[in-house]
This record gives sequence, structure tokens and C-alpha cells, in this order.
Amino acid sequence: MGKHPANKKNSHPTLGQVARAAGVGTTTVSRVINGGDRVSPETLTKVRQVIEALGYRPNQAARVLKGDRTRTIGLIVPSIADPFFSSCAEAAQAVARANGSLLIVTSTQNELHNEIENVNVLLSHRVDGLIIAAGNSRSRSLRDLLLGLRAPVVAIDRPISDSGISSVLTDNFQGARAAVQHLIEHGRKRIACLTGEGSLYTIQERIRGYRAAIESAGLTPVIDTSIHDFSAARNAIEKLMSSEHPPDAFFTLKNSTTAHSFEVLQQLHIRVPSSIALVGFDDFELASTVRPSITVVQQPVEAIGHSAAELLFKQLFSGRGSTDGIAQRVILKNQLIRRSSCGCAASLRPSGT
Amino acid sequence: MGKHPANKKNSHPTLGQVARAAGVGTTTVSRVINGGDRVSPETLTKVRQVIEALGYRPNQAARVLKGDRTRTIGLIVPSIADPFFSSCAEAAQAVARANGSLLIVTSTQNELHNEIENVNVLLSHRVDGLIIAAGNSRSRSLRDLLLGLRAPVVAIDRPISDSGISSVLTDNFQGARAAVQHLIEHGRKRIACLTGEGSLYTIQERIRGYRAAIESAGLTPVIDTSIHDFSAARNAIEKLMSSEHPPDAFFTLKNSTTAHSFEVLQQLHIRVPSSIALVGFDDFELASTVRPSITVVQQPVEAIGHSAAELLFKQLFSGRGSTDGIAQRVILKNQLIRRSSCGCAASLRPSGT
DNA sequence: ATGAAAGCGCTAACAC
DNA sequence: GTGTTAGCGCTTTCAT
Repeated sequence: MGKHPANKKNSHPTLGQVARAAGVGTTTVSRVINGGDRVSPETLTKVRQVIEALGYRPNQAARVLKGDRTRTIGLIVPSIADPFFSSCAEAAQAVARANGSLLIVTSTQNELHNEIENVNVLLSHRVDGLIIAAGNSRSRSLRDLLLGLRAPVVAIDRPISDSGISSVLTDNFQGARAAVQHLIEHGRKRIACLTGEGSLYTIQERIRGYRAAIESAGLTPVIDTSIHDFSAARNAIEKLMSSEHPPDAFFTLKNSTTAHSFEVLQQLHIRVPSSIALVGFDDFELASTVRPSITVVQQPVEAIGHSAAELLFKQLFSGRGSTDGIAQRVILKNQLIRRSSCGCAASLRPSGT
Repeated sequence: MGKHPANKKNSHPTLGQVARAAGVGTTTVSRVINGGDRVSPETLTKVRQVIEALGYRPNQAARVLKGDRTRTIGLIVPSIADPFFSSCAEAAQAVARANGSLLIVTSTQNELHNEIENVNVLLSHRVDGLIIAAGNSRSRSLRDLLLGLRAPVVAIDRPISDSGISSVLTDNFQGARAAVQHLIEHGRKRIACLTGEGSLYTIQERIRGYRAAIESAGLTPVIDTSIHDFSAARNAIEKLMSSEHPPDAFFTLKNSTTAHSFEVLQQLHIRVPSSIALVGFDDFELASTVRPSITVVQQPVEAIGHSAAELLFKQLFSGRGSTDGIAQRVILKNQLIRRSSCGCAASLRPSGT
């Protein structure tokens, strides 16, 4: 089938083939593709031509085998499609690229089984380092697996318990506490906390923050961790609203819960913020566009991915493996974005920050 | 520093080390890690123990060097953080995993420079195949590069011009035309088309669809391709609204334009849909939650990633390289999701489809 | 400035 | 069943 001029050979051309075609030794070709030092200008030009003509590309696998780094790093997250993690990934990839590396992203759906398998697969590919957001951050087996690696590891969003593994987190506790305090300052007395996935580290920290604020104000905590989906939100809210002492505010601990709750409130024609104030954890697109715009605790998403990757490369370059010396814990600040749903006056140009 | 039991060796243990430790030959170990056929039960157990004890993991690079597939496929997209592409990626990864492969995702910001570099990097890593959403789908150099590969390539979202490269697309033309027709059926006469990134294939197809519907209804097309951001949207809309014949509907060609336009309309206190009807191309979270809920052309995002990966593996397994035989063009249908902003009655339970 | 040759870790003939 | 051995494509001494 008449095809294009390039390489119609069955397989990729090899360095040896280039060498032969150029009438030089393999060493010379190797030098050329690695910067071209110690090669005469003519040879260099000649070899480059041949490389071009043959469409030669060095085989990473062979280089790796010689013991070099693979120039790949792995990122293991619950879901690529989750905006939080995909933003992290984008930021991490930028750093990886700046360091001449490739980022390989895999997803686990928070299942321990997948987390362990992904670590193993990535390791088989000899990634130089690993960034991981582990759903099962307290799993003994995962921890031991990670601890046994020679490659550096950085945990994001959720730390690996009792491991001394570096981590980049946001201050979920403070963020939640500040949000609830804000609600309290608005005079809210019965603030209910709504969420799903109560087993995750992040959620638990946020609950701690909620409790701390509530209790230090002498109020009563009301926590519902059953909100997995829209109908769960609807049920929970209907029940709460028809209870003896209905809440006057909701603090929702994750994006989907915030969105679902907001929609339920609309459907039930409950006024926000007059009847119920609403503050969510985690910002999202359109949180500033809906009416009322929604006040949220905003996490520095890109910064997480960026810092984690930076930290990883720092460990990589500092020579040694995971747990020694530079293991660090980076805690990033969260920010309360005050929009309308908490009771603050609507800003004039609400398409927010 | 007292560490854990695993492998404290400087580097990874090798198959040879396992063989020696187990008192067997390398072939036997190789057999064990490849399924354990033709090995006696005792040896098998023994070897497995040693593997476990040493924390041995086969080195992919070495396998690759032997000519095997790398069991990795590459996905090149404009941005990982874009929900459209991250959903594609998630779907593609699921297929890859089902086929025992790893998906490597890289992003290009639609820059030709990055697209070419990413192809080369992925190729150096000897990915078995490539899925690409090329911003510069008409670039000659990119096309030639892709055509020269022995690895199968599947284009998504945007076809590679004049290349015969397989592609998985949605029917942008039909989708747009149906949306505009819907607006026309609602009695709208002056439907303005708003968008940015007019150079992209997808956008151009949508414009074609818009034109087709408008012209066959004897109306006048009004197209503004300058909407890069919020303030551009604001300017454009203000100008349109104060013109002699202000529009009575907007058809927005991409997510961000839809969201920005919606917000501008709110700020200007222009009633939707009574004064201006709105239909957007591409669904997004909360499109059903805002008030009025927004009617959109919904693309089968997961299906794109899924089909593309399936197609890629099909080509991979069918033995040969890119352009022969099974090169296909898969066109997926888009669906008009009728919510409120087009003028259709609000549905009772508007949290969408 | 350039080349010859020895592996890197693994698999696949081919013996035993 | 199991071991021996020859490379896969590359980098890297060590000569020249």
C-alpha cells in the first residue's frame, strides 16, 4: 500500500542501524543524540541527517536498562475525572515536564485493591517517583508497600498514617472550623453538617473542624454522613427540616453534597440564605454563578499538585530514597471565599476569585 | 536508619538474583513470573517465596527490549484539567486497564510545538498506540509525523486532515443544527452565535451547523468568535443588546462561553428565556442546577474515550500499523438536553439526565 | 575525535 | 521440568 516516505520497516530503526548508515560507530551516534559533544562538526551533521532520514528515535527502554532513571513519575488518584485531582495532575505534569519527565496518571476509585495494583504496575515501569492520593491512607498493607520502595513517594490530600512519608495537604481542620465560625458569626445557631464518604481522612478532618467550632460556641453538633447522592440529600434535608428544631444553616463537606443540597433547597423553595445559610467545602465552577452564589472553603488545588511534584523531584535529586532526611509535611492554607449563600451581602461582581 | 524488612538494596533485585537465591535457573524464574507453566509445584512455590522475600518486580524495560509490547498507550489532549478530556481519559484508562495496559496522558494546551514533542516523547517510551486530540489537526508536520508511525493512532474530537487516520468524533454539525432549529421552533428570529477559539475544528463544525439551520430558515447569521473570557462575553453581549436589532437568543459554542454568557445575562438583569433564550454546546455540571436550567447539546464524553481506546486496541491486536484496513471513522450522536433556558417548560425534577 | 566491546534484566530457543 | 545461552538497543569504559 503506497505509504509515506518515513520508516516502512517493520520496527523502529536502532542506533546501530543509524551508525551503519552513517558509516560511523555506535558510540558516535550515542554521543550525537546525547548532546553531540566530542564529535566533529561534519560527523555531527552527517549523523543528524541520517537520524532524520530514518526517523530514528532512541529507545527509552534500552536506556533505562543501562540503569538510568526512566524520567517518568507516577501519580495515583481516586479519579482522573474529578476536577480536584485533574487540576492537581495538570499542575504536577507541568512540573514533571519542566524536569524533563513524563507523568503517568492512574486512578483507583479509592479501592485498596486498585491502589496496590497501581503501585506495582508503576513500579514495574520503574517510575522514578510516586505521588499518591490514597483513599485507604490507613491501610497497613499499602503503607508497608510504600515504605519498601526505593523510589521517593509523596502523599497528597491524605497522609499515609505512621509512615514518615512526605505529604502535601491542605488544612482541612482549620478550613472547616473557619467556615463554621463564619456561619456562627452570622448568628446561625443550628448548623448541620452534611457529607458522604465519612471514611476518608479529609472528611474526618473537616468534621473535626466543624465539631471544634460548634462546641467552642456551645452549640450542638448535627452530623449526617449518609449523603452519597441526590436522593440521599433530599431525604436527609427533608427530615432535618421537619424535625423539632430545624437547622438554620448547612455546612456541606464536599462538592457533590454542596451541589445536591443546593438543588434540594431550591426544589423545596427554601430561601438561601434567609431560611438556611449554606457553606460548602471545596470550590467549584459556577459556585459563583448560581444564585445565590455559594460561599465555600477554597483549596489551593494547583498548589497541591505543584508542591507535591516539586517535593518529589527535590527528593529525587537529593539522591536517596523515600523516608530519609527531607521527608516533609507541607500544609497549605485554605481560604474562605465569601459569597452570598452564607448571608454575606452579594458582591457586586460575583463571578468570584 | 532502621528501616523496614523489604529490599534495602540500593537497586531493584533482578531475575538473576531471584534465580540464584532460589537455586534455580533464570528460565524457571521467568516461567514463574509469566504464569508458572511447565514448572513443578515445589519449584513454583519456592520461587514465589523468594520473589516475595526479595520484593522482586520484573523490569518492564528489559521485557520491552526483548521486543514485547510495552503495554502502555498514550493519550494526548489539550488539557487534563478540562472536564471533557479528563472524562475521556478516565474512560480510556478503564479500557486500557481491561487490556492490561497503562495509559499515559500528556497535555499540550493546543500548541503544535507541544503536540509534536509529546508524540515524540511518547514514542521514545515506545507506547503501543496513541490517542490524540490535536488542536492543530490540520498541521502538515503533525500529520506527517503521525503518518510515519508504525504504532496505531486514533484521533478524537478532531480528525487529522487528509490522513486516513482513524477518528472518533461527535457530530458537531448535526448537534449544532438541531440546537438552533430547536431555538427556531421556539419562535426565535435573531439567534446570535457566541464562541471563542474559532480556529478549532469542532468550533468550525458547530458554526457550520448554526449557519445551516439559520439559513435554511431564512434568518440572518450573527457570529462572534471573540469570546475568550468573561469580559469579552460582557462586551460582546452589551454591544449586541444595544444594537438596532438585538438578538432574542444566544447559541454558545463551548462550556466557558455558555457559563460566562449566562452570568452576564444575570448581571444585566436580562430574563432568560423570556428576553433571551440560551442554548449551549457541551453539557456541564450544574447546567441543570442553575436557574433557569440550561439547555445544551450533550456530547457522549465517556463514549468517545471508550470507543477510541477500543478502536486502538482493535488495531493493535489486528496486527498491523496505523492506516491499513481497519482505519475507521466513528461518529457519535449528540443529544439535545432540553431544560429551561431555551424556552421549554422547566421539568419537574430538573437535575438532569 | 572515534570505535570495540562489555554488559543492563529479561525472554526464547535449544539442550538435557 | 529445568538450565544454558544468545541477544534486544543502548551507554560507557578503554583503547586508538
